[in-house]
Amino acid sequence: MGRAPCCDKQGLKRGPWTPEEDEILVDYIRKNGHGSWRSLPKLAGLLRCGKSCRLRWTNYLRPDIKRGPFTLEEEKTIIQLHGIMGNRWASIAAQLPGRTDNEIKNFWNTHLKKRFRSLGINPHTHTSPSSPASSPMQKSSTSPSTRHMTQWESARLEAEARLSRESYRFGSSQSDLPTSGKPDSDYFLRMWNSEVGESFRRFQVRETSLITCQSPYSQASSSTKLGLTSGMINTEVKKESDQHEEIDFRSCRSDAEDVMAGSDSSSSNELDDSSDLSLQLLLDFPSNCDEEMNFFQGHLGNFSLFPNVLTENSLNSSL
DNA sequence: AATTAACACAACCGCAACTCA
DNA sequence: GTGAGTTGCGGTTGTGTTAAT
Repeated sequence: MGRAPCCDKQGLKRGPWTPEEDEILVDYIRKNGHGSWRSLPKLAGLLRCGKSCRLRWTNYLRPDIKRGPFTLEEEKTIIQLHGIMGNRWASIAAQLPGRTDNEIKNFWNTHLKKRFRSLGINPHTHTSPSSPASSPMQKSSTSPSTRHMTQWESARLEAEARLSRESYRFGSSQSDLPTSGKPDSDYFLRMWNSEVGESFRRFQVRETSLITCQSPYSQASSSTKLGLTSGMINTEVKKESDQHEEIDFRSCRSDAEDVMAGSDSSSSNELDDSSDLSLQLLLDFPSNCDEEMNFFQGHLGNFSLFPNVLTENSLNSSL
């Protein structure tokens, strides 16, 4: 089949959109809907390709787009979902109303990725480069953060394998999945929007209310046990603690955090600082990981992330 | 004041998936 | 079932802005 010619091959305009072009596009879509993106530019009188129009509309002109900086809550959600789903920006964006995949991708690449690296964590795998431990020393020093991310990564791989396996088994007509039949029938997203996600949010509120009257660090750890609370905890900690408490809190931080503190001092404005702390809290995880992961199994209802049928062997065979 | 570097984000490209005749 | 056409997605690049020298 012949690939649709690029804009430049048709002598169409490229580069930044002018306010006039924006107005034409918005007016046209308001009156007629976008219909076929390919025919839209001609019908609207724009010298752009349909692809460019679609991108401009979905990433910038759409009326429901939320502008402004990401909130700590959104940031936390992005980190958590990225840990689960990887670079599935569209799926992540679907969980953040008003945010576009492009915006989230840019935010990840310019802010969060950098912060991961400064913490010595691989932003792709959410794991420390030193894991898996190859020596007793390394093994004993495996950080809670690493264990946390390893757990999440395992969970992600298992669910992906399961999704593939079940997609194969049921084809595209399974009643179990959303009727759209689109790849959005992602188990993780279903989980995120299910009782489990709800439980996450409930625990988050409760734990955050506790943290304001107890030791910040110990509370943060118990809170992040559920993989949550970074932004809210941080906000509360910031509010409640004076300079002295802040230092005490930081003295408990890991070596990786020290690297972060040292290497990123140039950008240590209030927001960045608090966000770094948020990230660390989010990544932190207590040593009894099995318990945390059991949390899932107890809250999944008729959806199980770790079905009994999915043993390590079946996982391997399904991949 | 001029230049350079770093940053943020809009826009483009190419591929894969999807739809439909 | 097949292939042309269309759409959506993720990676990458380009451009404007701000900060540093």
